[in-house]
Amino acid sequence: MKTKPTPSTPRRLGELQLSIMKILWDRKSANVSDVQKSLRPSKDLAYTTVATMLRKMEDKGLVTHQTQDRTYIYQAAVKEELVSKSMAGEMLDKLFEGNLAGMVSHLLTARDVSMDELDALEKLIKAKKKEA
Amino acid sequence: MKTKPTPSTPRRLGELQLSIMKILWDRKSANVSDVQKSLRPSKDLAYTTVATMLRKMEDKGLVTHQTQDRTYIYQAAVKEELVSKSMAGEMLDKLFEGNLAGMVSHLLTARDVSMDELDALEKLIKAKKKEA
DNA sequence: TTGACACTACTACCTTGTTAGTATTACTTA
DNA sequence: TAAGTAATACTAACAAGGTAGTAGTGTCAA
Repeated sequence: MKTKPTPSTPRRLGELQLSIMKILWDRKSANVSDVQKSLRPSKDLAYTTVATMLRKMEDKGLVTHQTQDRTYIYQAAVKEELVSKSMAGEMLDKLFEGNLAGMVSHLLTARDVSMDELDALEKLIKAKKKEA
Repeated sequence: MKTKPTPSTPRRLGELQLSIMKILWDRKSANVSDVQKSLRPSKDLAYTTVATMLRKMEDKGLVTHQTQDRTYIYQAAVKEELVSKSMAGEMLDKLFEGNLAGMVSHLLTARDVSMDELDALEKLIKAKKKEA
């Protein structure tokens, strides 16, 4: 018996699963071929691999499908915000004990950040402060 | 034959592995009992579970050990900065296409952030801008 | 010296993510 | 109508993380 899909908590997705979700978030809906093509050239996966992954993801409630001309049309079943938030938040908690500034500090020293991005960040902070 | 430990890229650590690394980063060195005790009460794992995990982590080059009185004394073999940076950076890339501001924006709306933290963040940004 | 204890070694098992082959079904076209 | 094609279903296998039991070995105290 298949346990009903759990739409609630998107536990950690694997790399491929995340890639697939991104594709579905982008294009609203896609069949297996679409997903497979979008996945290239980073990954050159067999058609059946993609199909299997999608079926497994449907079991977990990450995606749903409708049938059209006996082709499965898949769509994301969880919102991008939800996944991003929960994954990023989990990382923040687990890696930096919830210390956002600590995490940003790490990232600022670890990589090049454009002045534009710094500006954007600054604006964000200011807006948040005002709102508080 | 056991493939030589790869000290280089700390691929994604699991939850338990990260917890253990944190303990080792904190206390420089620890035997299995120390780690097991530090893990509680969040996790109440069997002694052998912790020992097994440590051995697996040594195989991967995450930790090393010395023998003292026939007890293994474990130490972290990768620096915290390295792991934090690579994990956080990977998340940033995979989840937000490297858009730091986007990620921070998500996190700011997703959770409560104290004024202190906002101040700290602001200072960080300012410092980074100056430095550029 | 013998028994309790502490510690490591080995092994096994489960879950989840990935990867993909084979089988089946159904539609299309020559 | 028969062959080819496209799509899904089923099954299998591997890696890694996690969990833990059992066996072996050495130490120390009574």
